[in-house]
Amino acid sequence: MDRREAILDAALESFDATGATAIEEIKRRSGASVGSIYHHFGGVDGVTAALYVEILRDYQAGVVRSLRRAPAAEEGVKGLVRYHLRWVDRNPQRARFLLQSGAARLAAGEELKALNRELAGAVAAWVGDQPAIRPLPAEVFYAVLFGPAQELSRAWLAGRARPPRRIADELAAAAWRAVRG
Amino acid sequence: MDRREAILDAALESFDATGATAIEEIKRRSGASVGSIYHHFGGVDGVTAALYVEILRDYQAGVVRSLRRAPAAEEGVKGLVRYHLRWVDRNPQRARFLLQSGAARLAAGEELKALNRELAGAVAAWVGDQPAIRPLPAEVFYAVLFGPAQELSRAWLAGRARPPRRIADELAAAAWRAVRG
Amino acid sequence: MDRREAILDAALESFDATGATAIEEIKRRSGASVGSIYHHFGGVDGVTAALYVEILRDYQAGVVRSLRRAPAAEEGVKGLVRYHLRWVDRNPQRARFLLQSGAARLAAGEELKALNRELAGAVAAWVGDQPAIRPLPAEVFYAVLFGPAQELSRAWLAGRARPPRRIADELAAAAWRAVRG
Amino acid sequence: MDRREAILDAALESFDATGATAIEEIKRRSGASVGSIYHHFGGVDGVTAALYVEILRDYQAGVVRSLRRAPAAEEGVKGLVRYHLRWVDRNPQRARFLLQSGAARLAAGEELKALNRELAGAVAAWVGDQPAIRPLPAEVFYAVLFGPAQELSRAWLAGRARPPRRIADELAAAAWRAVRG
DNA sequence: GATGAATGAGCATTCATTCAT
DNA sequence: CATGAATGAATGCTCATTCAT
Repeated sequence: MDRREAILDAALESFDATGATAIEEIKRRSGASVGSIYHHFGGVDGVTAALYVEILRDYQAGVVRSLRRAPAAEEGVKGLVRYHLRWVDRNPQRARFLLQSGAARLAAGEELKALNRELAGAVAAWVGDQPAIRPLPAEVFYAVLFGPAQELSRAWLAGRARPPRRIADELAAAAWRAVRG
Repeated sequence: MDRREAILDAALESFDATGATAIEEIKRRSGASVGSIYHHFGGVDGVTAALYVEILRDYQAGVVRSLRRAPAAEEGVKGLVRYHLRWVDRNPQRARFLLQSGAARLAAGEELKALNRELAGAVAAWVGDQPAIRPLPAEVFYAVLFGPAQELSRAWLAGRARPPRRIADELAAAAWRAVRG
Repeated sequence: MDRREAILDAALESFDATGATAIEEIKRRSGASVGSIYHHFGGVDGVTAALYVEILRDYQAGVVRSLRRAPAAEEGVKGLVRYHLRWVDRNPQRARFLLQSGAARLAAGEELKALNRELAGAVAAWVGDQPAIRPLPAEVFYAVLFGPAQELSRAWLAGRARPPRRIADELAAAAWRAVRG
Repeated sequence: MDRREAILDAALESFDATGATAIEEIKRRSGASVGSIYHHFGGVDGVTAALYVEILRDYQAGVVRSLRRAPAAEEGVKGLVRYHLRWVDRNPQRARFLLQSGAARLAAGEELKALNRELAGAVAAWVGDQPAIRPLPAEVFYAVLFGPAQELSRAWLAGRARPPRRIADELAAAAWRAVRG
């Protein structure tokens, strides 16, 4: 296995198991030496930043794919909610990292902004073509669309709710009610 | 000012300024000695737990007040969303602590569960009396009601969105659309 | 023995023995814990800065005493050179630290400047009263007076010359020849 | 530019900018790979030793030239002081390295001793031909001659004095007063 | 001659906690 | 109730060096 990849995997596992990404733990789990970690990532922050970006990129790619597949408004909106919940359901470790590692988000910095800008553009373009969707400020649209799913994802990941896939239909329907014209 | 209160204030300010609640920082900001902090709270976790509970209690009291004031479904739902956003808007430091301090939430433990159970009961009782509200699984109802406001609160607290009060009406209306029968 | 003093002594010994002041070494030699060192000095730089200031203060106090004892120009100038060499001869560890620890000098910062200003004032006042001394820019006066002794001190401390006390008379006489009117 | 030379330049710049010669820094500034640096110099100590010797050789060559040009005692002595100050003034980075890099001096080892022996011989031969110069122990002669200039050079290089060229005449005159018969 | 991945000892620093006064 | 000295485990980081390609 590639060293870089092994280090990122180790960081994710470490975060999932201990809630933190101590270098000692990454070292132990990846088999890499301290120096090697620094060689590739420049430090612990570099590791978490790279991991954050990698995961976010994977998640966002699915959002874009989901939009491409859905020409109609209702199906598009419901599809986005379902994709979100399915992704969380299938990638609980990754989702937990994305939602709970504030430090990694911070470390991701500029690259994170760029990714978000790109996604925002793609979504805005799609929404612009859907007259059936109520015109809402972008931030409100996002919040109404993903907010409930996000809250439930957090609750599930923290062990406080049923698996998100069980309620995907309910949430998809509610999201559609909230944003349709 | 009371010593206990001074220590809690110092912990909140410390968290807001540095993202952490190191005892040295609490000491510096409160003027209390290390020993004194231990005397009153038994340790750092004790401080953050007490702070978490105090803040949550304050927030939840407002939710209950909001429900008491609102006999009608639509006004009740919209009122809850508005109260949430107003509270965050007026208590950004407290809100940030509640949303971002995972360690404190953990430390709050049993007391936190009790508070949440109590609130859940109050809300459930109120919803049970409102036939105009669509029957939804409790967790879905919460998520749809508060999820969007919560996401926007997070975004604002992280400096990524407009003040929540500006969009309170939009979100209140969307929440009502999502949960009405 | 006082902890603070023990730590400073350990730092000096460590520097003398290894050319550095690693915290591990200070710990070992002083018997203090890491935390204790930080409690008292805030870090390794704090230790070296405090040590530098303490030593410099001791050296400078002797310079001032030497001036007070010498009303006449020739005796005063020669006395300064002799005092310098005697101090180095009797405090080789301290002298080495003063001359070789660039990091400590840096860390001493403002306090160092204040000390030097004070001494400069005392010397300037004394020189101002001595018409037998050739009027020279202050920096040139210092350099001519102490420079040779300093170079020989460095050489001796590095093991490259005879003990400075052996040549004190020669250097004192040369200094007087260089600065008399 | 030659690789070897590029590495030495990078080491000097690195020392001047950061006070140290970390291999990573040398790599960055020279464009050479770690392996290449090892190939040419055998290690970091090899780089600094080579740099030290190169610089010292350059400085000493000027001293010898200065002596060859000066048959008379007074002119010779004053010329040496002036050359020293001029060289420092024109080569501040090199001078700083020579005066402040204790590690490099150590690494230079035997080669350094040989160079110093050679220069000492040349100077001794010249002084032996000058009856106008007071007979002094060699170390005292050196100290009196170069000590003041050296102290001022250190002060200037550390930002604590005027450029040495401004006071060259004063120091040259003082040196002559101190060593003439 | 050149490259860069990998290593691991060494080092400074943070931090919660204990306890004698 | 209050103080602050003392502890030591945990953690991130720097750096010279080795070596396969």
